[in-house]
Amino acid sequence: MTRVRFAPSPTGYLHIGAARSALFNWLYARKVGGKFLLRIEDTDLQRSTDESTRSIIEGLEWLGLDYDEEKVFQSDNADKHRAAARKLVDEGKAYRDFTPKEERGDANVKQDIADRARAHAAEGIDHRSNPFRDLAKDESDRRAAAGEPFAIRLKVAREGASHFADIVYGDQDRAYSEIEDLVLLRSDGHPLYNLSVVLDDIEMGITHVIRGQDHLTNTHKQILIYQALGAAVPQFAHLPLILAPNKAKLSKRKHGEVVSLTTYRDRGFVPAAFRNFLALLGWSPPEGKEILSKEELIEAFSLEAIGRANAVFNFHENDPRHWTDDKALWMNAEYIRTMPLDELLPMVKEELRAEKLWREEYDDDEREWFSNVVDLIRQRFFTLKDFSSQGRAYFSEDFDLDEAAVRKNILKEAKLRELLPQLATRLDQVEPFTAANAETALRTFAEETQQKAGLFINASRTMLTGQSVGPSMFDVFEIMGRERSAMRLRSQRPWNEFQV
RNA sequence: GGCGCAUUGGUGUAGUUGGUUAACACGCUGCCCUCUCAAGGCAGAGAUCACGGGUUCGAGUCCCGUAUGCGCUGCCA
Repeated sequence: MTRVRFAPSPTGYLHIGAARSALFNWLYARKVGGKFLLRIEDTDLQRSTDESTRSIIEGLEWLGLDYDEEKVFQSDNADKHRAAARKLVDEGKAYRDFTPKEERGDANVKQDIADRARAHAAEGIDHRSNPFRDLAKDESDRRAAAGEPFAIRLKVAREGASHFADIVYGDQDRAYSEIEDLVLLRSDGHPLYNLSVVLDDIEMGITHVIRGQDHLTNTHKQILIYQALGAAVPQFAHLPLILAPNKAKLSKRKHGEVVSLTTYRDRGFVPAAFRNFLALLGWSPPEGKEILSKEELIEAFSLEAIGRANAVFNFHENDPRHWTDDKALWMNAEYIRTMPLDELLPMVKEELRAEKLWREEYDDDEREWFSNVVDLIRQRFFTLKDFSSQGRAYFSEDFDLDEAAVRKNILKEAKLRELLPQLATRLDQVEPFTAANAETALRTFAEETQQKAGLFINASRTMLTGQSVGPSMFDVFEIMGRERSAMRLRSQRPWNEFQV
């Protein structure tokens, strides 16, 4: 039985890269009929928060990624991890290191490491040398018993090499000489990441580890731990990273909310659309068809079809029209205008509710009307937010008139101030009030007044919706209804609100 | 510094075991449609497949080197 897991650390929001890892794990599990498990890696107690755990779970739920079995909190297993480390010492596969802990500033760790390595190389120091590696067991036991603090390090073989075949990246080899004796347990008794993941993965019976490529080289160390523990080594599949437009690592600090999954929910993404978009980052469907439902994704998915080059997540944070990847936006628009209306309606309802535009009638007497409006206006919307912003005039009298639209379509022609109310009067007499009849009335009126129909059409659009763009005007008349249409045509707002 | 991984148009990707004009999607430009904007249809611009060497009758596809980027190198995860 295939068992995979998603193992995020709850230190902030759910990153889209992590979300994609979760997606791929989930797709693989569903594809092969295995289990998709969730483990919260909260060993870093200072940085882990319950709020973050909640947002991760919400994020998975939003994407439609259901997990099997009970979720595991890594911190619950700390005792087992400690015990395992001690056992390795007893077996001589690990040793106590009594070297005092070296404090590291969190700021430029990477730089420190590189500097240290350079210095060691210059001085000809073998970075693997450790005076405690070969300390006699009884001496080590004695010092430990005396209360001297120590860390536990894995004893890495001096000769040989580690090898594994990554499903995505292929054969991976690493000489043991490149691997330091890694710390398993901190001197304060805290188990470290590499030990914890391995132990938990063993306990959870994980058969395939699917995770970010940033763990590719760490995998050799983890395999060493599996071997020391005498456990079976799972299969590994590493995923290419998702990078920022400048090809730098996508980070919370530098890139802000675009990398947070919740942003997409809050800014009106349809879950299926974002899931679809995410699936296309690093993976491509064999048939070339890119719009794929959940079921189609599962059907088409395979680890072998995952690429090896990092993907760039293209966004322009200061451009409201392109605040996130263009393709993601397009995908969302595509879903909004083509998905079954029944599935879209509840999402629009939520959006209107949040913006206090929802009326219970839409679920009752005006259900059909509501459904028609949504179907009419969804054609040119990009996000669910558009229903309450650009679509506001359909649901409320309290909507803004776009100044540019008013100037272009109304104020430019002074005579409209007289003509629009006359047009309203014509519409009062249309029966039944359908798009076709409204059109006839408007065109007749245009002929009689010797104006172009377009003048009235565009002016009407702005009067009724506040905007210069939108659906076919006669459909708008019909959906707005006679009363509202006539009333808005008689409105003096353009002249009251803007200087002519 | 060491080690590892990657490198196909602006972005995401296809390119079977090397073999005609490098394919698709997003974006972009133009045209059609038209009451606007989208959508849709049509047409198009944009890649000497990072660069340099090889191997070969022939390389985006194989080999070597260089560059660039990313990752790891921590008593972080």
